[in-house]
Amino acid sequence: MPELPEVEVVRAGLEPIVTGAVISSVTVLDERSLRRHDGPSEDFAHRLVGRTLEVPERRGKFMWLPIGEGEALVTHLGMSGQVLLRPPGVDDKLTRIRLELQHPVHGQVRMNFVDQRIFGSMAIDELVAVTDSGAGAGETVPTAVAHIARDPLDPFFDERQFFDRLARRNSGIKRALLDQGLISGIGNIYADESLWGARLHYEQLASTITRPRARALLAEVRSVLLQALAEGGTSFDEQYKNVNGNSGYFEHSLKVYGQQGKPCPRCGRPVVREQFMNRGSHFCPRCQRPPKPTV
DNA sequence: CCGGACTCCTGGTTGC
DNA sequence: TGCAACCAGGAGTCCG
Repeated sequence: MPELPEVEVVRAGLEPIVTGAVISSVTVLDERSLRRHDGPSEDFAHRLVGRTLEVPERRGKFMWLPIGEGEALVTHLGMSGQVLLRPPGVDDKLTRIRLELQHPVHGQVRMNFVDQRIFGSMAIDELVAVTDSGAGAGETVPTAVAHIARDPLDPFFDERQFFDRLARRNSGIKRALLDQGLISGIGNIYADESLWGARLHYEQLASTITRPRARALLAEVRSVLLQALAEGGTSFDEQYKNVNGNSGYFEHSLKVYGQQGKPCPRCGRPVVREQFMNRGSHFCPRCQRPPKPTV
């Protein structure tokens, strides 16, 4: 569910409230949310209590809060995860993990990790040095994030490498956009929105896209992500909220995602939804022509 | 290398 | 109103 804009809204919302806060207690209400933590819930809680949270960071859809000593609390929201900041004592339905924080300025704060489907997770992970060409001195990511490519809003995103890899990829462009090892942060919504913007069909072979069109696609990706970010993310049900429990507004700006049957905002043809990769793909059959079948 | 199938899950919504 | 089927913003792994 939450893609780059939603995760960034959460990260940015956490930053002023949790940075510098000390973890005073940890309650694991559902161990399944620790699936990616290497150890039992007691270990998770023990290692967090007393630690001070540093500035939250993000790459793609992964977010982490460094806790000193080369470690970080890594959070992935999966399909339905939320991180909610509440006054002490306030509960949220479907809370799986609860952290009580003590902040020097904000006082007591409760952080509820809420996740309906439990595809999301929290884990303590080690930070390792980033080794790609853009890496600045001392830049680190959790080991669980090391295989994730930089996202297109990262100032060190390597465009040339991205285009070169696209040119060599013999798979459909949507599959490529969803590959977090190639470009991170894009999920089903923003893939469909970006492809519509670039007038590309989701099955167009990545390697057949010319460099100028690939550039235009990347520009669309960035434009869509930035607009969504500015509008607080996409919320079409209760499954996405910012840290205060409020919804984003990008739902109203969606051109094709979830718009099947409605007119394409560009040409008026009804938007089509097809099954692809076990999920919906939305596109305009006139603006986004499918590739010619290879004989 | 590539694509498809399958896994992890719950609960709100839809339809009979 | 009841209840089952359906649906969902992710991602890892395995198999052919």
